[in-house]
Amino acid sequence: MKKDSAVELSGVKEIARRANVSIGTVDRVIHNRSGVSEKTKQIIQDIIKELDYQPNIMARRLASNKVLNFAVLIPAVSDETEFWAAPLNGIEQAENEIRQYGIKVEKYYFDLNDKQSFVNLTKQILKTAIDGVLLAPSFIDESLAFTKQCDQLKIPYVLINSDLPKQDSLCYIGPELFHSGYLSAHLANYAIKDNGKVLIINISREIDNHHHLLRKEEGFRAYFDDHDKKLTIVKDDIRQTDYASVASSLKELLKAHTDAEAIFVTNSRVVSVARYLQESDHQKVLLIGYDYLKDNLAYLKDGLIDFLICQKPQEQGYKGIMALYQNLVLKVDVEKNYFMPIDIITKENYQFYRN
Amino acid sequence: MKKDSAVELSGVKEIARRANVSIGTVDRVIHNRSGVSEKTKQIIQDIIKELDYQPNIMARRLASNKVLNFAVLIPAVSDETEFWAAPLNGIEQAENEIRQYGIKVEKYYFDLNDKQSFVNLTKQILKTAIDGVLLAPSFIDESLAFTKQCDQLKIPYVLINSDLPKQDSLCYIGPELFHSGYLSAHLANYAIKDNGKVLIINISREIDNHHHLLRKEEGFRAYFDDHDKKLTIVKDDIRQTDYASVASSLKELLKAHTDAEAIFVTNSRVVSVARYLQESDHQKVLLIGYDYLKDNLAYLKDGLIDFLICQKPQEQGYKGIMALYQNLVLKVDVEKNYFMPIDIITKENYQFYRN
DNA sequence: TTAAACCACGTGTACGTACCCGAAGATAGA
DNA sequence: TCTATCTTCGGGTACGTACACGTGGTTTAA
Repeated sequence: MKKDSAVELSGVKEIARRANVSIGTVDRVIHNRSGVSEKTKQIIQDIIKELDYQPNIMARRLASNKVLNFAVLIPAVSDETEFWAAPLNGIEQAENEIRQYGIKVEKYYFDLNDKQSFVNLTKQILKTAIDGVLLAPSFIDESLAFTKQCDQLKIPYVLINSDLPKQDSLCYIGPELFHSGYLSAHLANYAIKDNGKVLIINISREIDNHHHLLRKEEGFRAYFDDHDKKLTIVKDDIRQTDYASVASSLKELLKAHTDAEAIFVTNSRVVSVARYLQESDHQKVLLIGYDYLKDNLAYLKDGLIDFLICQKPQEQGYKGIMALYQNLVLKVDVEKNYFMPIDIITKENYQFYRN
Repeated sequence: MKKDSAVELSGVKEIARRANVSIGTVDRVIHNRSGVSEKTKQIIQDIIKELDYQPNIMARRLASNKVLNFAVLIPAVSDETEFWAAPLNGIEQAENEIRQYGIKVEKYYFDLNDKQSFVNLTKQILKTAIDGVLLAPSFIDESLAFTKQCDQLKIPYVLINSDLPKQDSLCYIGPELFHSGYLSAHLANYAIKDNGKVLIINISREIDNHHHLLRKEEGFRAYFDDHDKKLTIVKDDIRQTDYASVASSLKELLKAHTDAEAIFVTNSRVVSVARYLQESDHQKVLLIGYDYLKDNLAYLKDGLIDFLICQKPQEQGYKGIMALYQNLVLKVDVEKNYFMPIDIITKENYQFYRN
């Protein structure tokens, strides 16, 4: 029952004692509710500042029996969008950690092939009472419409994986694409002789987030420009993403460019290139691609893929939820732009990597 | 006052209701204190299992007014040991996060040049009442003596940065050295022609943790063995770490090996090598070293250092404290060995790196 | 002058758990 | 049979905060 008197006690009770008021009044000031005279309000606020009062979060969440509802709107995971399994994983991890604090996370998955599914889900979300949103804005215009409504309803939202320019989001968490391409070029450069040749391969359907791939390509090219490297860059777009189609495209491409020393694949479909190289028994080329996925790792291990660039997709989901939590529960400011590190994964370090 | 009846209520109260006992009795079972008959104990335990009861951590910490004391014993930060600023930073970050939960962290800094300072601090720590220890076991025998006493007192301890073999620690958090050397070799290899030459440089005083550097060197050499690479590896130990001494050693070394294509420096003192290369206007060599430190980054930016290997020192501190917290407060099992990822930092990605 | 309205503030209960005290009931010894 | 002791359990208070309600005092209107 006794508290060590040496313990510096803060808390509303101490504030109330010093201000000669009841804790009720202090409470009113803290939540600036009405019903307190300017004078006592000032006194209390001064004391709060002096004591540097930090409310006890646990007691607060215990007492206020409120539940905060977060909505998550991200692409569904499929064979074609395996990437999104990782952010989802991170989201669920965060969910488990903060469930204790009265946070509920409702997840909505849209079809990356179906804009309408996205729109429908945004409508559905807005019908429910939510306190925060985590959004992967794959469809730009539709996302803008959604975030606009969130702004009106004063619902904070966090964007992950791709940004929406000039939006009033709480923050953006995701990759900085240009530099990942730029870095890839640096790595590729070790294999490219002067006047050598490098291939850039985009393997994606129209629907995919094309802007992403373009930025990476820009970064890749910029490196060689900046370093006055003389070389030939050949770029190919492959629009059919099934393996058979990719293989036949590659066959032609590689026949035309037998002298290519390095290949840069702008996304995780580097796996198809690796597979083709292996099956066709192609001579060794430096191969760089994206993402820490199981299939990719297999080829990394085999030495067909030299470098995988990865930007912690799982942590993107984790940080996204945590940003909402920190803002809404802890009332802390969060970084406006949280760019994920650009990690280089090789045969030698992949086993220690954490998504 | 009313709870939504749809809310599934768990909690001791519900358990007590179902078991037809008071919450006091349930409480006794949960903390398996004495004073409960076998019969009711069984009943209550069954109900706990059935409901998958998870105690409310907030209420728990609120009610039990206990304070947990953690002791941290790490090297003091100095010009020579700038590295330790990062773990310390992570420790303080963790401290801030869990202060709310009644955790107090007391930090003790020993002098890496002075074994006795380490021993004295261990004695001092053992005099106070502590619940957990975070330890950087720089001095092996002295650390073993200390951990032995911790074992006897049933105080869990976490080791960071270097491991102590076969100790009953809660966990080890730190680098896996061999593979970081192995990875470095892979990177170096891009610059080394067949029958080429590479230099390994250890710059460290006797007192430094020599074992660390050795493991890295082993990994580095192993790569070339595994890949049947024909090359010459020249190794040099520089025992005087002031710049003037290093410079004069390097001068001789590089004069004798003008054909070296790559240099691998086994720790953060790569900065001295970079500086020497710059000042002596040496031809470009691939230079690989360790740690995300300000001086190193400057040379990375200038292109004198090509790769820095880094193993998230800040996160080591953070995770170390958190491991104690998770074990002692949340009563969760923690990974026995948490090896940090082996990160590759270049001119292109350093700005996005998070320690 | 008195009731109604309003302002400023105090009080009490609740959140879910920990822990202490004491009350029944059972058991044992005389 | 009566008391002493032990076992088993219920009840109460506390942790720090949120919030509903109540209370005393002042101002306003009839």
